Amino acid sequence: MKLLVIDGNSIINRAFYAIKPLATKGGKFTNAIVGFMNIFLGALSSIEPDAVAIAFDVRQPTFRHEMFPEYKAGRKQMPPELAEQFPTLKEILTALGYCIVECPGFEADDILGTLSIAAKQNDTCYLLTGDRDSFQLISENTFVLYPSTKNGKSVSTLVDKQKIFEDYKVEPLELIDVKALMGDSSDNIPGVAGIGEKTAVSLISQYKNIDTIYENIDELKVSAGVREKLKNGRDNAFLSRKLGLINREAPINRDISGYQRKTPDTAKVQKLLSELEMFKMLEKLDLQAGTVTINNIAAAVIECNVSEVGDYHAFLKNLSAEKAAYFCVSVYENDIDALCFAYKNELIILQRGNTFDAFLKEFFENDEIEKYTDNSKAIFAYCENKSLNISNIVFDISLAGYIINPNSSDYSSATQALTYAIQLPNLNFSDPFLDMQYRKLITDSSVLPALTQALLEELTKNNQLSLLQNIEIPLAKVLADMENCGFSVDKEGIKLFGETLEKKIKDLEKNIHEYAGVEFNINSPKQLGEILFETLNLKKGKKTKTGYSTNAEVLEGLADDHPIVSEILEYRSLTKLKSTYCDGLLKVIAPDGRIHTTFNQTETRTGRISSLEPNLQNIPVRQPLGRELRRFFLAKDGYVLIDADYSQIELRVLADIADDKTMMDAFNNNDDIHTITASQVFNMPLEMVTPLMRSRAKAVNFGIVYGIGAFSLAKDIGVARYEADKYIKDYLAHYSGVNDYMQTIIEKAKEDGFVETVFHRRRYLPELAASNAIQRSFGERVARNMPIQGTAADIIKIAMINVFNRLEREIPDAKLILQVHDELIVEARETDAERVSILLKEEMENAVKLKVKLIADVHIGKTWFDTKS
DNA sequence: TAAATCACG
DNA sequence: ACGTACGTGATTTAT
Repeated sequence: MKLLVIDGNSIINRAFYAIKPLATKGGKFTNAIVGFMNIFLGALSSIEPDAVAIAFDVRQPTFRHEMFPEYKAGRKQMPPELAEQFPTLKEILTALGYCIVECPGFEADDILGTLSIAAKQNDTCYLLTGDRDSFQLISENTFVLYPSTKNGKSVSTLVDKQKIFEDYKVEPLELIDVKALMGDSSDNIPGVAGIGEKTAVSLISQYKNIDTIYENIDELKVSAGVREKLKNGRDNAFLSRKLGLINREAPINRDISGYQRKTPDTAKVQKLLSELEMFKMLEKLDLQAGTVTINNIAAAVIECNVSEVGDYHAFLKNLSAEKAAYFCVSVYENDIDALCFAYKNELIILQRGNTFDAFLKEFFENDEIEKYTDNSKAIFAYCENKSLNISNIVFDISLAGYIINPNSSDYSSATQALTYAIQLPNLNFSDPFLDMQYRKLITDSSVLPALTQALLEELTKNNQLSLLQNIEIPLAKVLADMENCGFSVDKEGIKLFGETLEKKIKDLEKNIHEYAGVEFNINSPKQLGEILFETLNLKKGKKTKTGYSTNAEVLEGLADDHPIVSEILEYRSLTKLKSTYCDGLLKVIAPDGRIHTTFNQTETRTGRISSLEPNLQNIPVRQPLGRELRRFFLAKDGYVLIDADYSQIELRVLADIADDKTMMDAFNNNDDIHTITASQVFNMPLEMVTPLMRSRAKAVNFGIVYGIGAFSLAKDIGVARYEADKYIKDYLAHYSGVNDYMQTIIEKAKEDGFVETVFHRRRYLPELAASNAIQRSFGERVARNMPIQGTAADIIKIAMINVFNRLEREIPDAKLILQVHDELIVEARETDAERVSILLKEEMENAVKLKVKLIADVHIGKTWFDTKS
């Protein structure tokens, strides 16, 4: 039999330090597990063992305590980021059916030693370990598989007796005596003082062991110095040999056949690995999903053709009787291709045919059927396009998953099914209808009912059902419509602007190269850093991982030192405008002359939406030149843009959440919050507040929302750190409600493990339990910020839904086209502009009832630029 | 694919 | 003694 014995501690250690920190979005570290599994799987495929034992030290990995950062003699304490990965790894290995071997009082290498002896003559024993000490165990039928990294890939070398002799000129067992002489500082083995590897190897290759050496100490052919050292180190030598000898008598099962692999618990492996977001590993393991295969779900395909009209009517009747339908859609180019119902343990696929659209209309518009589905935004988009009045979508898998934990990255049915240990179907290609294009559809639909149930349970438990059904699902419809509408742009204008930029960029490029004396790529921070800090010898600022930092902040500090610097800054800002905005936007203008962004509803940790391809939420506005771009975002002929933005929504939310009387009064009196803050912090009457004081107070207000530190505030507003610190202290002294909030929210977050918004949107904060102080303080800032940013996000979502619904009823020609976190843009007929303004303001200000009033400022303009001045 | 940079709220 | 404000997405160069 072939036996593979693994030194679990050694391999996981190697993996941990070889792979840069990897963690799930929830903050669980996985790098050691990933690395271990890769090395392990590599060994399995090269050795193909009949039995596998994975040995671990029983010495419990100890967690470093804040108060006692001391370390155990000789061996560094294990960092908690590694320690926390042990239990999960063992669970995974056990679930995979492999034997974990642990033995109190013995270390993993003792188990390797014992099992290497247990291997009989006909057996072969492979030891997978990164510990060179194990070479002493090598024999005719024992080999060491020694992993190392080559070009970032892990490769293992098989070390045998021959190799040991080539490298050390001694027998494997004699390595112990070599080490007894030379010692090993990493293992706290003293050895003989003054004897190094060379001398030790030559002595042992001649005399075989230290017994012979010391028996014949006076006759040895060695220099007087070495003889003297040997004599002095006699006790240490024998002690070292004892220490270096790997025990081979651990009381464990020595019957190799007892280590054969057991039947794996695939469901458990799937659950564990998917919780760790190790999807690639899951694929690699190619787990045969157990019992549920598509073959025992009675699947049927109904092609919607004229001749079968009767069929779909009958089917609809069944759905109506159930009052519920579980279905997924396959979307191709904004059109629904097919749909698949999970109906009474059957999967029923409807393909496009003559009466497909008619079926969809009847199905979607049937308000008696509760619709449980996924990807509702796409369904809403389809209905919008076909002018269908869809009703009663009550569940969306992705949105539900996002609400349950916004720290994830993948809300697909398949991934979530793994999380909830719901069996995925084992698709069989021999089935004629299991086309590639339906694989996902079938998989998603088959887990839909069970997954819905699991998610609903969780949502109900967390009091989050309303967030899903009253905010996210209705919002999906709004977003679908906004994406569909798009934003009209002046293509020629952007082109022209880009050409102007291009000319200026060329000029700047020439100047910069002249100043530098060489042509180089200004866009390369590496080359630029060399020019600035080596060729031109400018003061070096911060460093980055890879070299000098050349960001705007550093460059601004150097602007007075060399004329090249301001040219570079301008070059940077112009190339940004040219490539990201001019070129970038031109690429995505649709044939209808409009830009249709995609809103991602399940991306941010706080509940905000994000915008991509293109991102319309970061169109320049702060710099005058960049702001010009907004002239090219305009309303179509006869229409205008109505832009409304919340005034200080995050601070108002903070005032409400923190129940801070002073701040609420300021808002309710319509005072300028930054001026008020300045007068509070600087302790002077309102009319004495200077613009500088106001701007500093404004920075403090912002900082507070982000979970501020004195250092960063000082850097931001350019004052000494102690001064910034005083501002913060004075701020919190005056806004005592805010002060209390900042304290209590963290206590609560530590207790609950999460923070939440007013509308029960959660964010879990594993960082708060991190041993690393940097990570932990990050967690604390997030705990302070998320309820504020998230509640503001919830509020504007509610406003969007209400604005959308009212516009649809009252001014159907006016369309909501963009959201930028605290700002909504509507495109409406010029003649409707005033009514839209009033409607927008009303719905935004009354979206929710807080203890402070909400204010939205509205501007009307032909272009986006015009609404901003 | 990661890192650096910079655009926005 | 650490490293330094929350949340995003696009582009570029370098590995």
